[in-house]
Amino acid sequence: MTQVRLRFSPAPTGFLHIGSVRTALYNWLQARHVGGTFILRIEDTDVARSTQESVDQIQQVMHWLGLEWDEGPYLQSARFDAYLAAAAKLVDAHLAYECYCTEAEVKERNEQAMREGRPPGYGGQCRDLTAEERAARAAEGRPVSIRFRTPDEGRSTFTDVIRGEVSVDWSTISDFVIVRSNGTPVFFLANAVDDVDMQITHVLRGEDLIDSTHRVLALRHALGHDDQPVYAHMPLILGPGGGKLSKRHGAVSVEEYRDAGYLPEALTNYLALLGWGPDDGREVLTVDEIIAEFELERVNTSSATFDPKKLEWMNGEHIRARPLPELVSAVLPFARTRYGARLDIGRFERAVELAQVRATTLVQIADQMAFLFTPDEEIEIDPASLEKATKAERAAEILDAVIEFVEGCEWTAEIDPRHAIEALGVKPGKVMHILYTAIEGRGQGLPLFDSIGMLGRESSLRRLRALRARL
RNA sequence: GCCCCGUUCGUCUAGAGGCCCAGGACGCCAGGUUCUCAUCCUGGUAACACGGGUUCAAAUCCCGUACGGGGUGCCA
Repeated sequence: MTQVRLRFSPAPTGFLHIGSVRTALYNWLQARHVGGTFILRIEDTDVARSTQESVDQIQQVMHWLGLEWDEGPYLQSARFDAYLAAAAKLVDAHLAYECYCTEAEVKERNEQAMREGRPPGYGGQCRDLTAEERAARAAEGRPVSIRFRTPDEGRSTFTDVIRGEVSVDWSTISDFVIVRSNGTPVFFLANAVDDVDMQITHVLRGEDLIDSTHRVLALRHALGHDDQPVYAHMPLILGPGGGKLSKRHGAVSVEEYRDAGYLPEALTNYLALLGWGPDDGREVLTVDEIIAEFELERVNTSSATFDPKKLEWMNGEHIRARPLPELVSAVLPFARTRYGARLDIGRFERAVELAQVRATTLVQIADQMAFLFTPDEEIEIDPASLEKATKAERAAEILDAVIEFVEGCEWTAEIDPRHAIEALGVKPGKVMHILYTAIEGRGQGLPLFDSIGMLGRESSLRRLRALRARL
């Protein structure tokens, strides 16, 4: 039995899109599920658009998500010789040819064809040039690219694990460029050569590449390799409302989710469920559970709409599932940037514990504890909460009673002032928002009794009196 | 335009001819628990795109139409 080898092969031309991450994830899952090898291959054949920054970013994001690779990163830009040698071999065998048409000419012809209602595509102008004709064009100073000659008839067919048999008429696929006039190889060529050289056994990628597979396979065949890797084209991820997932739907890069307080395991869990699910219907899963249950054959055929709401819910589930110490370390960076030197670790850990059951993002957790690290005189009271508190019936009376209680009570971790309120004949539940406003600056937040306990008697009294003074 | 792929609640999905007048989850709505908010619990809402076949029987198979997505690049 041959070793299973998969690769994730992004083009480093920008941030890593959510859709690309899902592709990386599925490749990684399949590799881990069967004990295969996961390879990272950077497809930077388009030198003009590729950036080192993007190469670095891809790796950072994959580390953060836990998608560790076993080989690579291999850079295609370091293997141009291999691709160009393959191209030369194809030209020698008359399976590819030198093309002297300029980009502008090709573009113009395509537009012309569209206007006349004919299908666009390269017309084969340079297919059968004689040596003299080639020399003449070269003498004119025309640029030279290399085109692969596709069959004029017949059908191209391959089997897709997810979709079954996929086929297309060769007549609809015109000759395509495999080496640009600037001498750099194109995706189809590099992809075909590398998948052979790196002994890739399974190709998992987005449905948008389904048509290109015919071309890659034809190249592979022309280069003398009739064996094929297993292909699986996964459904695309759409934005809310259909169409491409884009900025206006919220974040589309992993960094944005990381910075918004999402846990990597929540993101991978949610993304794994977009197009796949275990057969028992469970949804909140650990990575190990997903690896154990992942089946390529169970991947869906239809595209899925990205739902930020469900992701947020799932993030909350994973926040609750994390052991407290691990949640604490995840929230810490967010708290540091917010509270800096004022951060008190003891209070911080307790606050995270109190917030764990009620938050859906790490940012929420960090924000909810703001009142603990803000000096009494700098507490900003939320306007809406203040208005509600000041308009509440008997607010002054209630605050006076609570102040008196806090002044004299025995101090413990949880200070419960409800008796003082009940003594006035008032139901505590209805007026607690007044106390939350005084202590935390908002009508709701971390549990009040613990909050007062953490703040201490003096600080709590200053805050209660400050609000009393504003009534 | 042409080619490819797809189509079950608003969204993610279960469903591989009878178990389905379609199940779960998110969201939403209504109750309950609770010191607030949230969590949590209970209940409710809501779908087989359409039209033809095949079959004793179709969400499930076939054909067509509509709709959606992708491709048609010297991007990947």
